[in-house]
Amino acid sequence: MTGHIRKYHHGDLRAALLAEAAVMITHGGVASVTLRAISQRLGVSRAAPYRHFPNKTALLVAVAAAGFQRLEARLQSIDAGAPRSGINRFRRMGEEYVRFALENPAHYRLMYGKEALTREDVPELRGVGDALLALLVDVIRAHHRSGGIKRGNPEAQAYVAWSAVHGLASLVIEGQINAASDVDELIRQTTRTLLDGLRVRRRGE
Amino acid sequence: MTGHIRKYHHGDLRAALLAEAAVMITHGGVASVTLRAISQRLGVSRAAPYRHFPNKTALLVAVAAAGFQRLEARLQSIDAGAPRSGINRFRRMGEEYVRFALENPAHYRLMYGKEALTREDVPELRGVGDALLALLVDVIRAHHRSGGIKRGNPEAQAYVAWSAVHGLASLVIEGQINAASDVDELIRQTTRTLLDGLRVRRRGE
DNA sequence: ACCCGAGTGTTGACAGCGTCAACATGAACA
DNA sequence: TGTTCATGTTGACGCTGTCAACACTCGGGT
Repeated sequence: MTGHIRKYHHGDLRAALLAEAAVMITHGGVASVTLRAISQRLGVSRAAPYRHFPNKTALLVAVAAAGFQRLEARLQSIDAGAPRSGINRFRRMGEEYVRFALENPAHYRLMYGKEALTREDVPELRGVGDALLALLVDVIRAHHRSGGIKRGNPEAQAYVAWSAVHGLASLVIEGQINAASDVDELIRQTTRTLLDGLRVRRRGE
Repeated sequence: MTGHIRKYHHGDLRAALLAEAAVMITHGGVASVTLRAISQRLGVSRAAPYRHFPNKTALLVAVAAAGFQRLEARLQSIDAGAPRSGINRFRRMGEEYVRFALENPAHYRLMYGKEALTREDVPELRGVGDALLALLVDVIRAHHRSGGIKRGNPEAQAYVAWSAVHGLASLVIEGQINAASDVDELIRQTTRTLLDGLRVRRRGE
């Protein structure tokens, strides 16, 4: 557990703070995360975190950024796992995206809900999803070449795809979707509809 | 302004609290809303709100619910305004949905971000979007009959559509979408892709 | 006309929070 | 060995949501 790249008084408090915050978010939601509570759980005083983060927001931002990296890594492994096997590669990425969100609801909420609890503008998070976007754009470009997706601005198409999966994940997490629904089927239907829309030739306007 | 259906000491504090909370959310975000600040602005003491709401969360939930009603009314007027004019009716609803969100970003965030700041489960909000869903389902059913949308479970299709517009609105509001993007074009492209996906016949899979 | 009770608003107090300044400690390095 | 800087601690502050106790006021029953 203690990776102690460097030894401090504590060991590696910065990493421990990030890990403990993530644990608390998972168990009790973002609102349960308190600098004082984290500190107590780690056996340090309440002001210790201020040696590693300028304020609570910065800590949460770092946790959110780590979440984006985990998500990106997961999608990338999917992308690698289904090698060039056609349009399903894209589709499985979408499904995996939603699955990640549903497995880590509180963490996912933090990743996208920053401003709800900070009031300040957080430029560090601006563009934290850029790597995700780049990954999407790459895959879309590949499907342009293979003919699986109609030609068009790949960035715009990436945003449309991202919106579809993020919207579904968000609605489910926030409890807006009827609990009786078959969520797995909903995920499949969402990606299917998205792909049909991206593949079809635009007619009329 | 003072609709004084009933006269209290204050006039109609409950309504005033809801209105003032909405104003503060618009100007400073949800985090700027403080019971003490609201009370001071209304010229009452800090504990006065407790005669009308059991706690702060209940007040915010009421504000969020009001937002859902405004949104629903707006979509309904769109629906009425473009009478039976084919698939564009559905599409304009989607565009109007996103526009509402972007015009009221802080309020929209509250509507969907409740849990981020309450920690408690809020059953009152569970299903506050049901009217919205019902509206969507109605429109989709109409387009089943007119042939604009392929047959299928209308509720599932409604969720897919809701996901698309909510996802886009959410990404834009949270700053995840490149500021250089043409948001209006993105909105059009999202609804277009969605409609193409809902209209096309599923092939394979 | 009176009173009284319920509805409404106020005051004082408390614990919990994020944050800061001042101080303590200990490890690395000269 | 001694000094310096990174790290951790303590005390304090103001802000928050919330509650109990108290105060007003208005409408209805006598």
